[in-house]
Amino acid sequence: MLDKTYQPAEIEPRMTEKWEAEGAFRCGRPDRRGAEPYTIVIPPPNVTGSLHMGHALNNTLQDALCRFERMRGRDVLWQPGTDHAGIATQMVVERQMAEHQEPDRRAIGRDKFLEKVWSWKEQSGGTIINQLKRLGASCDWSRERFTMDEGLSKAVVEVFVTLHEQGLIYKDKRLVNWDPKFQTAISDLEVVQVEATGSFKWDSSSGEDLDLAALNKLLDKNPSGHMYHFRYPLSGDPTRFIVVATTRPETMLGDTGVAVHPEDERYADLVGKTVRLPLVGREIPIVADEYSDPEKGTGAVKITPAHDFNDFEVGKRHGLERINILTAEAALNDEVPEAYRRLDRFRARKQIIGDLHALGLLAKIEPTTHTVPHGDRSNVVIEPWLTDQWYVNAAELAKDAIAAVENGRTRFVPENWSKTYFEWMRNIEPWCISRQLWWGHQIPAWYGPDGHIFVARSEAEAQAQARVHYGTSTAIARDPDVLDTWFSSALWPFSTLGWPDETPEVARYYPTSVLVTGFDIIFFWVARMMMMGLHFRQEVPFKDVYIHALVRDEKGQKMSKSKGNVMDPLVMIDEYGADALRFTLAAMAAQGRDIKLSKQRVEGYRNFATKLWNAARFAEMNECVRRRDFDPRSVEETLNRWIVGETEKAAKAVTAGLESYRFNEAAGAAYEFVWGVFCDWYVELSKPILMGDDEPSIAETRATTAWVLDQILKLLHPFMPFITEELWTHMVEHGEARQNLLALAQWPVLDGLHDQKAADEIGWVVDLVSEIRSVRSEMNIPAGAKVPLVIVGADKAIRARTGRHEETVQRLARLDDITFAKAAPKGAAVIVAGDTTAAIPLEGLIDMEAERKRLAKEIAGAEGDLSKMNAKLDNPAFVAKAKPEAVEETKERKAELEGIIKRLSAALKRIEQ
RNA sequence: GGGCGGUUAGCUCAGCGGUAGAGCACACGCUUCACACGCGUGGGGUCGCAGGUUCAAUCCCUGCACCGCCCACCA
Repeated sequence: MLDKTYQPAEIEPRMTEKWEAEGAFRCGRPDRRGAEPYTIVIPPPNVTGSLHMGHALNNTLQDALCRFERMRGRDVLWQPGTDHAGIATQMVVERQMAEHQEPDRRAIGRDKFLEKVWSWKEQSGGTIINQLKRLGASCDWSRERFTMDEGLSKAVVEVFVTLHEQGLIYKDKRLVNWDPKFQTAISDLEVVQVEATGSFKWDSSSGEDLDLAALNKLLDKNPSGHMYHFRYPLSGDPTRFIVVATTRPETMLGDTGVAVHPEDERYADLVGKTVRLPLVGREIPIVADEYSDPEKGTGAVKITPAHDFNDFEVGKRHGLERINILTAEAALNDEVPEAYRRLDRFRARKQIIGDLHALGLLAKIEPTTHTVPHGDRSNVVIEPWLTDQWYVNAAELAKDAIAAVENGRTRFVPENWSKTYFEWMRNIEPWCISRQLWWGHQIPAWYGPDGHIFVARSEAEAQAQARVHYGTSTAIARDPDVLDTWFSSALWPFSTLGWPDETPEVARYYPTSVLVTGFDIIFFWVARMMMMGLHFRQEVPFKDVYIHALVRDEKGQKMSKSKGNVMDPLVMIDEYGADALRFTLAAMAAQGRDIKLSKQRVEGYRNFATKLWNAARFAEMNECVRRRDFDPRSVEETLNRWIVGETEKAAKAVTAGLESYRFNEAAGAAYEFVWGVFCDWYVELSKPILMGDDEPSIAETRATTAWVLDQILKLLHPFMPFITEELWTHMVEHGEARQNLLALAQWPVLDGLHDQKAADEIGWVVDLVSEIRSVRSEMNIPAGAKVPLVIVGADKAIRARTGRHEETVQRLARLDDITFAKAAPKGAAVIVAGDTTAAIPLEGLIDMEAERKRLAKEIAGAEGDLSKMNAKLDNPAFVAKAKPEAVEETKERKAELEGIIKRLSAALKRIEQ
């Protein structure tokens, strides 16, 4: 016997255990041996992570697909695992060490530090996996992988070495985005632009004093947001100046040139001359370069080739010196005059402004709005810094990856995301893959004493290479750097399957069926998997890429830990159950829009779960036991013929929704069927039969109810796995508890169950009952009062139909009697439902004035609609050009409205007489 | 500067060529034998603005306004 209420907290862990015990989610189960595989690789969450709403959405959708396909008989592999998340993890552990007042990583050394990270990973790395299980994720947990597993690390080395051999990975000295907090290079994608606006204004020509103290105070809060104009004196004529503008004063110490536009007449005579760089004393040339924009600033631009991406290029064109003036911590180094050495960049900024002002070389300060690059993890200002790093020739690898989407081998859903993908891929820059971190895959490169590089699959191999190269065995040292986390993530679709070994899993489950992810990692991850998958497997990593919305907070902001606006899915699960949360996310996952999640919505779907639970209780209480030989095609009761047809419709809608990644439509169709059709009507309409004495009808209705509930449980299972699995075991068959799992049951494939006659007849009952209820409510007939009903002017067919559903209509509309008459009695409320006119003759009980108004309003409404129909039909162009179905529909609607108006008008006339 | 998306009921959002929908909220009435996490009924929208295409436009096209996001640039 089912409990009175549904208790998710009690049921969920039991179901998880049950699935686990049965190995329900294992791929390659014996019963699926000949089946077509269906593969999804999970976007591996960071080991440091805990489940946030984005994960909840992402995994709910993947799980819905996996459960759906599993029930459709596919051999499903949902490959789980976690990502080592280089910077993020190293940051967490370092922060923890600091909190415990332990010595920092440099103090304890690389090996000790890595030991600590590993032990931290062992301890808390499983958190998110357990949270995914709580969500109900049907991953093949026996195959869990970690990006730094031995096997996956082997794949990383293999890919690195191969790409290096092919010339697609190389080492280069160029400007990189340098993160002074973590003291590592980062890729372009890890840089976020943050807008800065200043407020300080000063102009030397105004004659006012510069309030340096005020400026410095401002700069302490926000060092950016101002444009400074400096006077650089011309060599040989210190009374003449060229004025340059900059938002980063401290970089002037590294200036090695000034550029003006070749056609800028203001400066034409200065090109080829030099200026004496203030504070430094260096003679630097004035060059003509198109990069300089006469419209911007003063038209003359200072060139700092070692600290600005554009200046780097200008410098290259004119052979300007590159002077690196910064340390790894972004303090000034020994290349600058003594006074500035060791100063932090922002302190140096203030210092230089002051010093230039003292020399009378500061012309102007104006507030400006500009963007400043920040590290996405560190949140500190990024410095362009000249270093040696490893790069991937992404442009080369992108060729096949672009083609694969162009020719549809991989398809984005919704389709327009392919534009975003193309846009980035067609303008791709070399990918900087080395990181000056410790946690990650150490680069398999070794250096000889003269700096010669040996890239190899192992140290022994590198040594062998060195021996050949030097002719004698020579000491080599490994590159201390590790690879960008996304390098290993890029291999995830095949590295998790055992590659580089040619395992049976690679052969069977690659390429994967679909990748489900958010648009924020199209560049980071999707693009790179495409490149690597195609290069190493000559096959796309996934056929579809389903891009879902981002879950935002109620203000529409991206939820993030740093913003502190996260809504914890686990709290929601505790409060409302995993099924309710999942259903909410699926129901809101319409394509192409962000999801603003509200608690109320989750509560609403929790109520839905309860509704389902109680429908099952109803079935149980009425002994609705499924018959093994039950064939929905053979039911005879009109009501049952109707509901099996409706079930087919619902099954088709849910199936179509899931097949096309329209999760909201699938969930919505299931919801409407369960609540709006099955509970609201079928259950109510079945009560007279179940409580009657027609044994064959009772038996058929019980069996039908049980069958429909079975279909409902199946249709809802992808969204609400826990409650449906639990109820499934309660749906007995032949008095025996069910043995098989719903998770492995067969998805409903229904056809040929629609019966138009049954649909019309039940539709009539529903209309009639609804109309009576409406009139009762509007006429303020007490809800408890039973009233008689008179069917007016009924023909044979209506009489027969009424006879067949008399009891039902009486019960649902709270009637005590149904009779027939030629005309409506006096003082009655009149109802029109389809072709049927009925009256509630309660003279005295109802207010005839109110009834007159009600009828008048209904007539007016119908006449409004009718005139629209007439206008259409009177338009010759409509009749001539519109689709015949549209014309036909309009005519039918017109006739229907005319009938309603006629009968309502007759009723109104009687009152007015 | 380039690109993408949004503007529909009080709120959050579906719909996207032919009678405007849901959930929540609101109002009224209900111990109707599964369910008050419920049942019944109802109010509430000139579908951002202006043009155009079409027999017909919330839906397609163009322009505009505002909002959001992505990319690039920023002396």
